Amino acid sequence: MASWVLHVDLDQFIAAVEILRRPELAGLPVVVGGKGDPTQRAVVATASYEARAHGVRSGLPMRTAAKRCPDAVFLPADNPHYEEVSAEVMATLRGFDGVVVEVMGWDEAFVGAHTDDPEALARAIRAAVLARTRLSCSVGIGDNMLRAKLATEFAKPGTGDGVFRLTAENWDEVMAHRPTRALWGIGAKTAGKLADRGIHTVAELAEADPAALAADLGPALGPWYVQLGRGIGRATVEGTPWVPRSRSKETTFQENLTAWDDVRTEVAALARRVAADIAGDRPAARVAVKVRFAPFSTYTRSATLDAPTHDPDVLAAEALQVLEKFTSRRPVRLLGVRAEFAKDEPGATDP
DNA sequence: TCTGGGGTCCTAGGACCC
DNA sequence: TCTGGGGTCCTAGGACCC
Repeated sequence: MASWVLHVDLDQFIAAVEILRRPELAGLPVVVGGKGDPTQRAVVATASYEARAHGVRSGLPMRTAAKRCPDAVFLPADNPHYEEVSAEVMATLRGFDGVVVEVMGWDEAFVGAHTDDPEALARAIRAAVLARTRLSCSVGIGDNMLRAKLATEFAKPGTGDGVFRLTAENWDEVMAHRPTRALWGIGAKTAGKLADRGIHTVAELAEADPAALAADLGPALGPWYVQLGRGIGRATVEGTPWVPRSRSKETTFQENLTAWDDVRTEVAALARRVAADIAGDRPAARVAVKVRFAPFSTYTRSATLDAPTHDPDVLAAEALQVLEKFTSRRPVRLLGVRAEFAKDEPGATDP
């Protein structure tokens, strides 16, 4: 039997979950984000398809969303609930015999499977997820994770019919003429840099010289972009649990902080929240503090601890020490504290 | 379009050491 | 005197993703 990668992506996940709780919202423009107050500093987490028709997308400021779609229903984000529903979806995927599931976020996962009929498996997954959670999803089928992920776009409502297959066989036909930005891993900045070098389409990227791009865009990234253009990517879905590298907490203040004493108080509080978060996890080896001054310039300062620790008092004190590296006293829009875990040293196992 | 929160990985420069 | 070359760690920033 052949080896396949399926990419499962819930349709308008957060909006769909909210509509399940409030069926009267079905068919209405629904916008979820922040505390659900479009006058506050926050951005859209998810918009229903009806709201998207008015130009409301994830990442858009809530205030702008309200201007574009004044009739939308604005709801607060309820992350704990989304996590619960997501866990239900992932459990459904793991319920399929012999598959490996790699979770990519609340609303998407890769499924590795051996089958001679990946479309049948995709349809079975859609049916099982719908039956258990009443949520609809789209499934991309690929011969590796990159192609499966990209295939999902062509399976989505409005574009496709729920399942789409993208492999080496139809890669050129489907992707060659598209802009490099369509690839998973190429954002606006990189697409711009590639365009500066005369590379606009996926086909042009596939034919680019890896060594030349290495010199221009970085020794690892340059050649990797060429691989993306060729549709090449990891083919094995990893089922092993993810080991986090860091944990962080950050807050954008509705009113900028102008008193440095308040900044210190908030940083210490954030550090304690991070400490609570990692309490049952590994100790923090580094602490980083992020400051966004008004209007929007963002800086990070960090330090390696003398010894890894869980201690909230130590973490708060270290975060305040790192905060001292900032000398500007301009008004502060956002503060963040991140704890980084020690890198696992390969081969550093006990004898 | 005045721009959240939580992450990951790569890059590059300087320090430091042999 | 004006000066190597490699390796690793630390740090800051950039880019991307969900």
